[in-house]
Amino acid sequence: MKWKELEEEPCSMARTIGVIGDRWTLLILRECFLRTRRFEGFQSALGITRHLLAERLKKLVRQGILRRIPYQESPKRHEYILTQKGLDLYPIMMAIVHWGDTHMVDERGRPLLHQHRKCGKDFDPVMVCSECGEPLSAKEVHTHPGPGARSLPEKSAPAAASETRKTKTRSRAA
Amino acid sequence: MKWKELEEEPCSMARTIGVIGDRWTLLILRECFLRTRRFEGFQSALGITRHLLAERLKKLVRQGILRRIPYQESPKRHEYILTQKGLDLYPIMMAIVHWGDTHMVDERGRPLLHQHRKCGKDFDPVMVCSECGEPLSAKEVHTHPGPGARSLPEKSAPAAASETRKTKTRSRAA
DNA sequence: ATTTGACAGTTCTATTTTAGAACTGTAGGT
DNA sequence: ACCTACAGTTCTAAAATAGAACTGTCAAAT
Repeated sequence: MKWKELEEEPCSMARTIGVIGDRWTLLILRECFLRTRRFEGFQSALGITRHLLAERLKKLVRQGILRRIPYQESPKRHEYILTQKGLDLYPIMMAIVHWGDTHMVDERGRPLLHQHRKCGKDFDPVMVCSECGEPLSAKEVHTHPGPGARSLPEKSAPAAASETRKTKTRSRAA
Repeated sequence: MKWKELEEEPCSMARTIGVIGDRWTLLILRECFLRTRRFEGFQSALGITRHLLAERLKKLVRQGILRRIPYQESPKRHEYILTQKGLDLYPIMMAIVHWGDTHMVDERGRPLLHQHRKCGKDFDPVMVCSECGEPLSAKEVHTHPGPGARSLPEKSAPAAASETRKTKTRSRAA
């Protein structure tokens, strides 16, 4: 499976990964959410090679996640700002940060805190069900094919470890 | 910046990306959440090369995201199941899937639907504030240094495109 | 008794990506 | 005239990934 094929898979996750699923892209987006907008800003904050940075920015622009807008003429200079599509990545970023805060911090604690302007408090992001508002966990979710499915078998979210099963887990195209 | 350095950055996002921030790892985890547990299952579902699959599974086990447990003796066989740390990745997975559902589906609609067992309905995941319960958006969040920070400057989440600023966005170590 | 197939890897080479550094080109300041 | 800021582009070397074949155990089939 190549990068291009990923974006054509009948799976929203595969498609999304095809767009943002590499190390640098995610870090570039982190910078975007931290208000970095310019080439040099990204480069010096991340230590990414200029070559890759240029390529990733182009890709993000192509994907409609960033917009490249001029901020001065002669020499022409642009900044990269998040589109709505890009801003919609926020829950992904927050989910990633929150997992890291929970499982990857050292003794010193969290590097960053997040304050919710509306209520004024430092918070954690919580993922809830759009229908009933209850927090979600993997075990309470049942996955089933939607209209865009391509012969995907019905499966449930995993439970805790069970003993030996003879189940054959083999199905979707290679 | 190499993979190893990533995990030592004073940023929960960088650390998390160091663990799960590559194409295949994320797809392997998708399979885990879809109940795949065995080597052949992952391999045939994803089309990943066996070499990489073996390596990624080892890494996930080392990181405590999967546990490798025997399901038969002679020949010794193991399955890979999500630990609690792994199950906690669920919000990340859901956030990724939801963004894809919103921005990457074709005419046919979503490949997969998610049903919440508690309320019985197909739902979307929504990220809310742990303190006030309101849905979160990037603009309403203010980021500031926590105890584990290392000279990270204070920054806010980005607003919509503004006009030319002379701001220098240059700060964190390269 | 020998062959075949399931399973879970490992090993090899070829290709693709990424790292690292230097170079291009406009323009402002000194 | 020279230096710096900025936003890239162009190289070569190193690392990661793809693709295919190989190893080894055991059960079932012939």
